[in-house]
Amino acid sequence: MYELFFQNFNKKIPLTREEELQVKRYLTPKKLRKKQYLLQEGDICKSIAFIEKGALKAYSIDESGNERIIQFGMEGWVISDLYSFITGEPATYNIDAIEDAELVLIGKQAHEELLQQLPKYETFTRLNITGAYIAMQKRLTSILSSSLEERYANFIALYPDIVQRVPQHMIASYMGLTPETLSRVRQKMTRK
Amino acid sequence: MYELFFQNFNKKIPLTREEELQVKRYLTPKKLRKKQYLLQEGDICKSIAFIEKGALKAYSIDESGNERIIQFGMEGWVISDLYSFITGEPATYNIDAIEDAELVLIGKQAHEELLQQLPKYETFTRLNITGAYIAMQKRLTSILSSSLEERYANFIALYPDIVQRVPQHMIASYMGLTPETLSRVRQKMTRK
DNA sequence: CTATTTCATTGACTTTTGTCAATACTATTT
DNA sequence: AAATAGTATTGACAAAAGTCAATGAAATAG
Repeated sequence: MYELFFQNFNKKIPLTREEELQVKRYLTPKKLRKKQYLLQEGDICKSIAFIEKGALKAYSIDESGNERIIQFGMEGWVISDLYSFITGEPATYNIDAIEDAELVLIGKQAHEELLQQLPKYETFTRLNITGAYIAMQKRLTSILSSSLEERYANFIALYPDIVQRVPQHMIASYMGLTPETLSRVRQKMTRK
Repeated sequence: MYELFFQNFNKKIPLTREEELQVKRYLTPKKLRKKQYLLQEGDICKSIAFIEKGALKAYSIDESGNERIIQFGMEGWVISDLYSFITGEPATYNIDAIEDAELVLIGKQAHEELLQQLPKYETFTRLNITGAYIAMQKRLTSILSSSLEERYANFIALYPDIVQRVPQHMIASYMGLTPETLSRVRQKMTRK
């Protein structure tokens, strides 16, 4: 249990056996079935979820009732409504499972105590958020300056596993497109 | 000198006088005139810049040669090509001054030593990047799910100072629009 | 195994946004 | 003061993306 979590942690910052046990005391496992919610808009986000297995999505609902996927989460990724988690304000995103999933939860209090007690945990957190920031900035840059073909090709190159495991209309939503438009982009690309 | 920098730092994490002096030794002041580069695409980004005064923009150039503004930086903000700074790879962004600016630079080595030496600096860094992440996520959500009118109204509400100080075509670029389209969005809004 | 929901594609049409060109106004430079 | 560069707006038209509807295929549930 928590194999992938500690594998990731140790890859960034090696922990002693004792430190692992110390961290482990703050973790809670959670399983989700496909389509189950981890978080619903309006609720307070009380934990950060590390994904051991499965796939999730974080999304908001626009005025026409369409899902707008803000983030996918696959094995080894972290998913959360960080805004709600940090501020204690109601969540603006929904998070649910695209596939049956196994999660490792870190509650808010656990998170704060770990930050206090274990400098390596703060470093781990800092590195994670920095990586997430850089990735999101690349995504934003690509939205602002690339053609749809380039963006989709880029998505495939970056996340081949997501392309395999997730329906295309969700990728369209992640890209800010309708499913029809993504279908046409693909058609155009395969004709080349 | 460095007033705003330490004001911000202390607001997040109070420093003792000694700690302030310790941090100060790692800082370098820098002035930029309007239109001067802080960083050019292809160079290695060797420092993070805290803005004491003035306005800057970080942008990439798309295939048609247009600026795509990925970030504005005003007083109290931090600006950098974090990807290049962290990895040591060539920068993908240009950063230049929209107005004459006064900066506080933290070089890469200074950054790393401070992280080692002063836990409060790591916490400061973590809080900064977390805030930047949340802000960028909101921007992305707004791009994915809101109309242009809503996005522009939101921008005005969030950054009234930028609207005052920066030409509209730059705001258009930041929003991923042509200047003409933003002009028409504004026209539509004022007619209401 | 069958029925049903989900998914991807395609076509016809509409709406949105971009492109190009012209104009006018402002700020800056010489 | 005149010349220049930068800025915002508007119009006519083109291109891109969305909408709606129909179809068929694949996945899932009963």
